Amino acid sequence: VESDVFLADCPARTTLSLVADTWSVVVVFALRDGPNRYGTLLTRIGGVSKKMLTQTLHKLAANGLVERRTIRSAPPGTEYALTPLGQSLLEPVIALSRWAERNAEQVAEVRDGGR
Amino acid sequence: VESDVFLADCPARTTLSLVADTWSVVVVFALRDGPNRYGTLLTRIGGVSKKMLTQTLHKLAANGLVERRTIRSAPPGTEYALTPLGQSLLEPVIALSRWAERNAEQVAEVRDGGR
DNA sequence: CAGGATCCTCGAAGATACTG
DNA sequence: CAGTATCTTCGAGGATCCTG
Repeated sequence: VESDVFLADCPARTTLSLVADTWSVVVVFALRDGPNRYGTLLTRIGGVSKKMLTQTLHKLAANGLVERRTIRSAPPGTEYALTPLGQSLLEPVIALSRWAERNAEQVAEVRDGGR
Repeated sequence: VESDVFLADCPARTTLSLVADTWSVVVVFALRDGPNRYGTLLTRIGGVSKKMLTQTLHKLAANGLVERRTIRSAPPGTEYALTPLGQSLLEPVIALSRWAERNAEQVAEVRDGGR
């Protein structure tokens, strides 16, 4: 039989579209070394708006990939961490990110050369 | 230093956003076993419109991940295949797809249970 | 500090019809 | 068969201001 990611309206595709977007990949990748504060993520990740970061974080949290904790010690704040489920996503995400880093130049070359 | 995927307007992030979307992942995944005709892809991949399929295919082709060939033998048509560069993307993409398939149920459970 | 609320815009993407 | 063309809608996402 065909793989499930080929079928529309199936759990596999729904799940894929949850994580197969740039912000999700970057955010999960950013949490690979451990918990991060909201503000830290905002500054570490370039070009992301508060709105998008909050939205992505909450979307991932609502689906059990990320956990949100409140910090009471000084300075108070919020931190986000990968859940075990989120950590299981880490391997594919890291592989994809590394691929993008390694092949960025070649892709750019082809794209610009092809015009 | 930080990983490049954290920086906006850099080649790595541009490249990441090229492949980190659902259609790109599904299309590359669909081409994992070899070339496929346009029409075959259209029917194998559920829920994709001609417009989106053409768009995704041409975008991937413009960036050197996919190659487009014209078939002259009967029945005539067009087929798409992964380039070597596209095949190097295969491992991350397969890993991501497999993850989505394996964890779809758990994700759905968390999402629906959390309301 | 970590968002929520609001407004606004612009492009992604569906529907439909046509074509080499 | 493999697209292109056109129209339209709809929501992602930026900018800005406000708040516990």
